[in-house]
Amino acid sequence: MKVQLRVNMNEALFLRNPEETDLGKKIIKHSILLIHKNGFESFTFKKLAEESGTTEASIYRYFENKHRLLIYLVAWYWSWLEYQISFQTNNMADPVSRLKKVIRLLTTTVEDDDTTAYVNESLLHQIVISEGSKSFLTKHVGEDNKLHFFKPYKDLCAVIGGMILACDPSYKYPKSLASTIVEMAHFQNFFMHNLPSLTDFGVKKEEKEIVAFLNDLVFTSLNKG
Amino acid sequence: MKVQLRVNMNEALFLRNPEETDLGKKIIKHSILLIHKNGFESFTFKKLAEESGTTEASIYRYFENKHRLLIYLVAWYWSWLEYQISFQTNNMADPVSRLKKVIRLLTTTVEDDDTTAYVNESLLHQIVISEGSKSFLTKHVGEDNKLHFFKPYKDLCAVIGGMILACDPSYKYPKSLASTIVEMAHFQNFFMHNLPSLTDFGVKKEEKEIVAFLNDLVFTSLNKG
DNA sequence: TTAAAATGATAGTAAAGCTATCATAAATAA
DNA sequence: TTATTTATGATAGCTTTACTATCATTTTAA
Repeated sequence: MKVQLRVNMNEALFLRNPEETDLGKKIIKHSILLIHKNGFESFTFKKLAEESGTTEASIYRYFENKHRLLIYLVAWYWSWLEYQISFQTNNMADPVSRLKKVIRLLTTTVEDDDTTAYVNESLLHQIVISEGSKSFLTKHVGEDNKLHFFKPYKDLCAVIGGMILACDPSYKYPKSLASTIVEMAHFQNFFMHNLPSLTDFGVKKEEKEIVAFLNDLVFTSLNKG
Repeated sequence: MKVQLRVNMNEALFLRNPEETDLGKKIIKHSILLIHKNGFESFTFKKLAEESGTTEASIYRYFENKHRLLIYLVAWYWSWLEYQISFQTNNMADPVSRLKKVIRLLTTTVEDDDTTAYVNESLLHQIVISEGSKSFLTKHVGEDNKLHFFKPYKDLCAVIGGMILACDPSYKYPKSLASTIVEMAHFQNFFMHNLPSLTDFGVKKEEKEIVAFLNDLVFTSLNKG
């Protein structure tokens, strides 16, 4: 059985839906390759046009600017990950195992998902680690938020917050703990690889150490170690 | 008694030391005002020159580019904060009270410090919250790290890591917990004001709620609630 | 008081970040 | 099938950003 997974994106994020045309899919595909390779700062629509075999003008027909494209990619990732989480924790009865599974899914390297042909989830995961925060750390975060650009991220955190309460209904900070888990899953990864003295994982540099740290952090808070 | 505080900065961060000239101090002062007002993305040396009453060329004599200036400001802030912490926790015998004090200093609004004439610490604190991560979330983080640009941040985290161990010598993740505290002190603040559904502080929006969350997070982990 | 250093004034260049126009190709509706 | 809308390509151009260079002038230090 071959299924094709399609992520429903906020229409305000694009001018023309990139999922509906060959060119649009090429733009998404090569934007991931290019941002992963050179970073978001040196990423331009001109370079993307060359890589995608099209013109700058054509890219502007899909996305207003490169920041919107970044938000699109990050939002796509969070939507996809929420789906992965719901799929992989489906029917898990024990809330503690379920939350542990989520921490593992958030923290460990993502394999490329063949059900989404033009998105390399593994590279996108690394982009979200290094560039994801830039999608909201702007002066226009308020307006972007009004347009619901961060809904996938907020939905995911809400789901995790619910799982936290399922483990400990009396816990007072489920939302903040959820956003802490998500942010730290990524920041500790970035630090481990780039500023290792900020972590306790500098020697082995293994993701499962981050998982152990987050498990310890979360489940001592929830009194369910 | 009037003391003047001077932060010793890494010489590789600038071409000419801004602390040694009137123009240099003006550049620092107005860069803080301008980045605070319009954000780092729309901040340019041309605008900064106009605000500082000088020319673009003169600014380039102090800083190679605007990213270096951002790193300078952020590094200055962490150095200054580490000094504040050492000053304000000096002679505190109890490691738990000391760590709690540090969490409060990290999290709550900073008052402008008159011993540093041309730096508005309160505005700089807000810049570090919204723009600080951009100083290291780049493709050249490795080279910048080799030049020790992030030493003040790492030193501060190391100090906090030591305080964590003083509370609980058997705790396994002092460095990661330290960087988690520092990052979350800022991210939860940013979320509270801009994406409040990611926190549990959206109603009252008070910094002391973040302090309470971090205290809970840290001291349940350290078994010293 | 003279030389060195810092700043100002001005110019210029390459690239980034767009917008506009028109021709052509492909899809679709009449 | 033909007409027509729609998508893309090709090209041009404009403003701003991010620098670099030069030379005159002012300030400072020996």
